Amino acid sequence: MAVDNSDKEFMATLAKGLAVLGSFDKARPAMTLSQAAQAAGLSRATARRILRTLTTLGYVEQSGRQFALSSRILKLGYAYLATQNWIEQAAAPMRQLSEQFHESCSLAILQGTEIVYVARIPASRIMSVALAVGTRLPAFHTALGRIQLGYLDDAELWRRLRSLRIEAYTPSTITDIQALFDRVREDHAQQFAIVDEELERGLRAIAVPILDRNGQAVAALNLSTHTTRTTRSEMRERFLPSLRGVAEQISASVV
Amino acid sequence: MAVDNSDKEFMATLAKGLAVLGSFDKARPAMTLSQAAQAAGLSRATARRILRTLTTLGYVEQSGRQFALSSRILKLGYAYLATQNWIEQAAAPMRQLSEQFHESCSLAILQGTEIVYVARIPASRIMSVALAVGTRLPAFHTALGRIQLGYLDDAELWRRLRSLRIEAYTPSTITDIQALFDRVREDHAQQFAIVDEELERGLRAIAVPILDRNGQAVAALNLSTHTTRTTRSEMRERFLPSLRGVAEQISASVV
DNA sequence: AACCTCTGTTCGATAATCGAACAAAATAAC
DNA sequence: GTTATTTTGTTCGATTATCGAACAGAGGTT
Repeated sequence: MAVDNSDKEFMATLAKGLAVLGSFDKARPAMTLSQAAQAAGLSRATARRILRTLTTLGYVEQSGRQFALSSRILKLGYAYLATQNWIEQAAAPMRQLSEQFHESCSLAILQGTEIVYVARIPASRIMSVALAVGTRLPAFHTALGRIQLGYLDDAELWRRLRSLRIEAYTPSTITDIQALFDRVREDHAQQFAIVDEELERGLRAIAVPILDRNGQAVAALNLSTHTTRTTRSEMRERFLPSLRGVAEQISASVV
Repeated sequence: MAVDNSDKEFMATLAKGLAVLGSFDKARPAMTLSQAAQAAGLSRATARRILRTLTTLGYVEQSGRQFALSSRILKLGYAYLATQNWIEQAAAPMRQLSEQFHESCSLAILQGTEIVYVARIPASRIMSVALAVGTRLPAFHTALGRIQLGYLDDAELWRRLRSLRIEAYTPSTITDIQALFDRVREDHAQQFAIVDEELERGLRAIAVPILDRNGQAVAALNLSTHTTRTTRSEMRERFLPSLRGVAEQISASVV
C-alpha cells in the first residue's frame, strides 16, 4: 500500500484500516484473517488488530474465522448521499423515465477515470444489469463517463487519457486514445453520448450531463438498453428528449 | 468518543478516523477543521491530521476551509451491497412489484433497534418518500422492522425494547412497550406486519420477512402507500400474495 | 496420530501520534 | 484600509500506540 512518507502528518494507521475495509468486494465478500492481511498488504498481526477494531466499531462482523462487512458500513456511504439533496430528489423523475421507456436509468459522478453510480432505477426485466449504488465503471467506455469527461479542458482530458490502463473489454472497445479523445469532444459538442458494447456485449446506453449553476457537469444521467431492443437512432429520437427533460429537472435542484 | 481502554489491541487512531468520517451527515454536509474536531470529540491537531489523511486517500475533499465527503466514500460505504448477491438480484423483482401496485418497494435489514435500507424502488409519483439506501429508521415503528424483530427470542426482544428511547412521532405511534411486544408477536404469528402512520402521518406499509436457509430473518421486504390510496384490507388481500411471492424468490437467493 | 494451516498472544523496540504553544493566515468589524 | 478576532498551520519533545517475530494453541485434513 502506497504511503506518503514525505508527509509526517499522514496517519498510516488510519490508511491501513481503510485499506482493509476497502479490500472487501464482490470477489471477496468474506475473508479470513490471513486473507485480509494479504489482500490489504499488511502483516497478520496488524490486520488482526484492524479487523477486531472494525468489529468492535460495528463495521465488520466476525462469523467463526470469516470476517465480512456489516450493513452498518452503509452509514458511511449514505452520509455522502444524504449531503446531496439533488440525488434524493432525482429518484422519482428517474423512475418515471424508466417506466416510460422500460429501461434502466442511472445517475453517476465522474471521479478520475471512473464513474461511480449514485442512483439507479433498474428496468423491470429479468435480463437486467444488476448494478448497485457505489459501483464503479471505467469512464471512457461508458456514456455516463464520456459525457462528463467532455467538460474537462484538453490538458486535463489528455492527462486522464494517459493515465488510463487501456483494456479491450469487448471487440467494440475503443482502445486508441486519440480516437477516445475525439469521441469525447464530439459527444460534448452534441451534448449527449451513446456508447455501444464497449464494456459488455449487447449493452447500449445514452447519457446526458447534469449541470450546476456554473454550467459544469456534476453528474450524468442515462438510459441503458440491449442492442436488440433499441437502435441508436431510436435512442436519439425517442429517449433523448425525455432524458434531457429529466436532466434539466435534476440540474435545477443542484446547488 | 468511547474507547475500549481494556483492549490493548484496539486501534484508537483508526477509530478516531472513522469517527471523523461518521460525523458528516445531512445536518453537517461540510465542516471546517474546528467544527469537525468538535463533532468528533477530538483535538484540532488530531482532527487536522485525520482530515488531511482522508483527503490524501480521496475520501474527503477540501474546498477552501470546508471539508466534505467525496463520492469515493461510496466505494467503502456501499461495498457491503456488492458483497450481497441476493440484494442485487432483488432489484428486478422488486421493480416488478412496484410497477404492479404503483407503490414504493423497499428491502431493509434489522440492526439493533433500527432498520437500514439496502434496496429501494421508489414509486413513480411526485409525492413519493425520498429514501436512499443506507437510511436508518426505528425498527419498532416500521413494518420492515417489526416483522424482523419477531424472529428474536423473548429475552432479546425485551432487551431491545428496554433500550428503546420511545418517541411519539405521530398520535398513532405505539409507545407502550408491552403493546409493542404484543404487536411484534402477533405480526410474527401471521407472518406479515402492517404499520399505519406510526412514523409519519399518512404512511402505511406492509412487510414480510426474507428468510435464510435456517428459517431466520435476514431482511424484510415491503410495499408502502398513502392511507388515502389503500386500505389495510386491500393491502392484505391484494398486496400480500405478490409480496410473499417476491419474498420467497429473494429468500431463494440468500445463502 | 501426525501434520499442516491458521489464529491468538506477547514482548521489547520503534516510530506514530499527541497536543500545547506559538506563528501565520483568513475573516470580521469598524 | 486598519485593527481585532478567529481559525488554521507548524513544530517539538513526550508519550504511548503500534509493530511484527516468535512461539503457543486450536482447528482441519489426511
